[in-house]
Amino acid sequence: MSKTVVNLSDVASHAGVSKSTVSRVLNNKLGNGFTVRNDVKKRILEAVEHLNYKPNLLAKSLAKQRTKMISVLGGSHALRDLGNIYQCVINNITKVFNTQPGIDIIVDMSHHKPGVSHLPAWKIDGAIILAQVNDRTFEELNKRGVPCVVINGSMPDKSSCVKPNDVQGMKLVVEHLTELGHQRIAYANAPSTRLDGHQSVADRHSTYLTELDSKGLEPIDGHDFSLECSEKFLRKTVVDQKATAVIAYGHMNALNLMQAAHRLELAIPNDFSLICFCDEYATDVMSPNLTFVDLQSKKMGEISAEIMLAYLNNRDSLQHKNIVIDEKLVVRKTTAKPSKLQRFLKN
Amino acid sequence: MSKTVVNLSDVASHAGVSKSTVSRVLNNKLGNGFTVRNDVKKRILEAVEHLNYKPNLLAKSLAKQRTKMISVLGGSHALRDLGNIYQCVINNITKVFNTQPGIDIIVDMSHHKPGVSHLPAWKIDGAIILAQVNDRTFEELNKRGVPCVVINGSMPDKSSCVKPNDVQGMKLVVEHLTELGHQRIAYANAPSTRLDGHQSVADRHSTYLTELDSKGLEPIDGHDFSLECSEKFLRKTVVDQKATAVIAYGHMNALNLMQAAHRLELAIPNDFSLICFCDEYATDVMSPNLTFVDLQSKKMGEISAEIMLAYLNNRDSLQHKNIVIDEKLVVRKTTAKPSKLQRFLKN
DNA sequence: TCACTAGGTCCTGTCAAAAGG
DNA sequence: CCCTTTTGACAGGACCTAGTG
Repeated sequence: MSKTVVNLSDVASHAGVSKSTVSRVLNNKLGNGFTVRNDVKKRILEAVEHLNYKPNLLAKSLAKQRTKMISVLGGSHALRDLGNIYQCVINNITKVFNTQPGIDIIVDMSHHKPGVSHLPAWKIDGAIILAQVNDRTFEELNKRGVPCVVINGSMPDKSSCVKPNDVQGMKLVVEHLTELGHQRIAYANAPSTRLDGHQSVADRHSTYLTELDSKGLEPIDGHDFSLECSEKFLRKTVVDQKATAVIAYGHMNALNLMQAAHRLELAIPNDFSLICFCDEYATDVMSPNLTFVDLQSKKMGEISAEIMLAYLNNRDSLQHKNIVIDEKLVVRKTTAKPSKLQRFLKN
Repeated sequence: MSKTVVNLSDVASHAGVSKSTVSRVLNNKLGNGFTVRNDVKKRILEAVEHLNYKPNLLAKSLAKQRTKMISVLGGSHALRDLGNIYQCVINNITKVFNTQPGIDIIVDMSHHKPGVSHLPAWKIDGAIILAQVNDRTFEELNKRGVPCVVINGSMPDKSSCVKPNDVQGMKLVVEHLTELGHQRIAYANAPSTRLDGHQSVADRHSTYLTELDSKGLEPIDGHDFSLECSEKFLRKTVVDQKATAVIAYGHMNALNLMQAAHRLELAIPNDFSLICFCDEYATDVMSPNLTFVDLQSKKMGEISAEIMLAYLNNRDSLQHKNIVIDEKLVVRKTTAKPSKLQRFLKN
């Protein structure tokens, strides 16, 4: 096992200089008072190449008291659902950090138990939180003074927050449907397996109600239950209550509704229009015809990463930002004017 | 931020003993040749409590030459596809490691560039590879002597491997369909965006051919192209060539085929039977009626984690295991006997 | 043998100081 | 004594082997 790992002094002796010189060259500390002759520099770099030297990050962190490690917390619950937006968020976080050499980004996947801190045993220089972590973990982050960015969650006085504007998104949806002529609009709420108390759930639901109300429309019964059986839901809303449009909380709901519709021999958008909240990638892969509201997960990832970079670059001025990203309507083929049949049936 | 971090010698001087004594007491190294008087032990524990001492894990790992960090590599490509089996695999890996306190498991999400090692800069005690990593990274792992487990990929002489038995799985599929009476069986291959050269792609395809051949059946044209347009595929196989059953590479294919079928007004399983390879969770969430072959991703995750634990516990005997897990047929509602109409049309 | 401790080890970063011209 | 280039010693925190009274 423990074959000798190449370390700084190996490189130094191989290049015929001292450890400190190697260290200074590798860390680009030249310029402010320090200089190296070109041939020495070249010799050192060759030795590094030849021995395949990789600095030991443990020792480095121990010495510098900084790790340049960013931990993404909450992966185990945020990535549990199939094809949810966090996957796209993480991809774009890493994309940004990949332009910044030397910063490592790790995703924590531990199953969070209530009342136990789930920070890595390591010192981390920053944390990006997907939706939420338990109280104990968040408390510990603050005690350690780790700068945080919360994505799609809320902790404004202790961290920066980046989240989608679900209120505005739902307004877009209702606007779109009413412009098409829909008056009986149902809402398929999140299934109960969703994160409890997630703000998106509350925002979308309450805005559904207020927007309908502001247009003088009645909500369709069924909006305030979590969606468990899509077939039952469609029978209740579209068949019994003559809803002509259904708004789905997320794309998994939409997908299940589409399949249930086929079983019930309801055609989309002929018998009812369907629209949901999700990101572009998900619809492209799973159901390219779906009309949806883009939650801008790409942008959320990018912006969070940039805020974190700002934190890292000047650690003293930890000014928290609270960013709300407008959502975007993407019209495809599952929404249309209510058909004559529907309009006829309704009367 | 607090300048003074409490360290071992703070505790030592506060308790009036040496650092080593504190260390041994805290690490429970008593017993084999080492003892402490009870009152000293008590004083030390009180000092720890009083100063709120937390051992610095960086220093600890540096000294012990072990980090207790397991890295899951390949997350960026393996988790890219929606709802593929790796998500379930990772969940079950972490589930196993959570029973072992002190082990951290992190998922690498960096975007892999060819020819560049993508190992984290810090030392890791083990690596679990999802499907594959680039050659350079794997080479580096071996050079560093990091024990590896490859999931759903192949590297038998340099690591342990855990993979599903795709040959046996495809045999189950063909057996199931022929028993139902199908004779014209099409195969919807993986889309080109899939990992190139993935063994599952080759295994499923070649077994499709050999199994049909052994039963005296002809393959249906279209099996050897990657699936790009589901509608075109169904028109070619089911409509033109009168296939009565379609085997899909994965559940995303199956999902797209189902939607295309609805657009073409083909009913499942009346007009054709549909079956795919995937895991249970995916079908439950996305399409609960689908007949499928369970790739046992849960088992794959658990077994990989257990092999890794064995590696960690006795580091010297790194004996590589090669585990192939039998797949399981789960019959639901998308496969049935070919309908009379189909049988009539065929003649 | 008991009860404990000194000092080296892991590896890198930094700074005062020295060498060479 | 100055300037450029390089170095040695130590910090950082915990672990562990060898050793003391």
